[in-house]
Amino acid sequence: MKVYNTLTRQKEELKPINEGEYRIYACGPTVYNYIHIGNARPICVFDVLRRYLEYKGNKVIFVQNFTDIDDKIINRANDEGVTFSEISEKYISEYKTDAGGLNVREATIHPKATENIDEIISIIETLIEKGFAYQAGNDVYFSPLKFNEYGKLSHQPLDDLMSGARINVGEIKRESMDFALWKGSKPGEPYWESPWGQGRPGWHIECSAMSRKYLGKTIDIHCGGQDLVFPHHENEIAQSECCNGVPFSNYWMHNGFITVDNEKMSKSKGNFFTVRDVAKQFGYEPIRLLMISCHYRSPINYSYDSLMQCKASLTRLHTCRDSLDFAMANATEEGTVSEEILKNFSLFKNKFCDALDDDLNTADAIGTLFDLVRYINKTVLVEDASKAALKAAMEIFDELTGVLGIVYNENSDDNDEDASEIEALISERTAARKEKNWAKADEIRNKLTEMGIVLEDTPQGVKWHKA
RNA sequence: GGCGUCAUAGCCAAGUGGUAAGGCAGAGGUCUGCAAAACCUUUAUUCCCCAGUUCAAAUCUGGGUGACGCCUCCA
Repeated sequence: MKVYNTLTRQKEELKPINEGEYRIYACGPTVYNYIHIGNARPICVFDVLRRYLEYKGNKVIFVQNFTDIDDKIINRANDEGVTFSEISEKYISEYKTDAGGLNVREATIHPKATENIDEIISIIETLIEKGFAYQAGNDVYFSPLKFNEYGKLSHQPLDDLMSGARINVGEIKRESMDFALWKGSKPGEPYWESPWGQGRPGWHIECSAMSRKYLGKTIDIHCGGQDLVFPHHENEIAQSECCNGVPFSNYWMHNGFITVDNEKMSKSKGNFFTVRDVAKQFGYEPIRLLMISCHYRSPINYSYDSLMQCKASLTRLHTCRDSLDFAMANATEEGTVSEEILKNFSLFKNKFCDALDDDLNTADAIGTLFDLVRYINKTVLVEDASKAALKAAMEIFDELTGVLGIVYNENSDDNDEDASEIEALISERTAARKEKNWAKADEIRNKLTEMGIVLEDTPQGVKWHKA
């Protein structure tokens, strides 16, 4: 598999440190609000990466942190008159609801910054000892000027970075581009004890600490949104490599943005939509498909139309899968799968993998998935609907959609009372149709339509599904 | 100013040297009591513009035009 590495700016063959095992760190959300559509992109994209690596037989240790202490969390807690941890715990829980809805598997480990203060302090101590960091008042700052590889990820000349840096009010650092590793606490703020007094960790240091603690000094892949390249990831590299003396991560993968009217969706611009709100309108599944419907490094413009198109595409996929189930329930012949069908399935599978092998080309892979659907619809479901062929079709369909994490049932809480009522109405309609009482049959169908039920008359009987 | 990305049908979107995937929407047809679904046919002589390289370019080079991102908290 080849992957575009931000560090080298080219596609490289992905080779893990230990054969058959990938250690991946993904920067997770700062939990002070519901996640928005833009936040959903890396979550979905790198979930596909993880699924694919596992599908290829690798072990994946996937670590995604929660930044659960931060100015924004403290501000929000103050606004609402609650503790910072009440805010962070609430939004971690809400995050998990949304991630689950998007069919994103839980990380192997979901560490929290506040649970790793010891590790953070230990790294800061080493950085001070080695002369890369210094204490100023109750703060500790890192000096990028001491690290001659600073800027290697963002490929920015140091001079340019310096000219853009600022010193905020209350900061007492030596150079404008120095960044905080530890912030002394102001009265009333949450704090932890440290060699430099009471305070809390800076933003960048937590990822260096948690990555090292759970994955080791050098990891395989570090991923996140493009806007994290600078300064966040650049700073992580500086901290970790200065502290540990070895490369921090071999590969860096960054996803592109979600835009609205062609402008980046961000909290500061206020042009964002929360996943929760969009899911209420369209469901979670179309959001996931939208996130992987084009290459992960390209921008995606969010719009009503694009979501509706994803929803329609998904209907085609679900219809195919439902038809397989329905055909299986009505199949009588055991049969065997023809060589021809097996050969074609194998071709689809190879094409699908080729696409993902090329820097996770999910758009191309989805194209192949639809080719498979057409083939199943016209060949397996029509020409050779033996149990063996249907089973083989289900397997490959589930295999490929499973890698992408699409075509899943969001609401498996269908209640049986509804179902039995629907079945009763359908039988009534079937009886009417036998008597060629079309008026009555259509009346019942309209009633079901109002209930959100779509009927399909097939030679094997009546299929129904929710609209 | 520095660094970088992108421009493919009505819409979304692959393809990066060999003659334009796939999805949505539209049109016609098959099937059906009618629908729905499915299937078949159809919808870009052409890939922002101009030059160049080549037997061959959407793909490479140069120059335009337009859009966007990072350089400051952000996925």
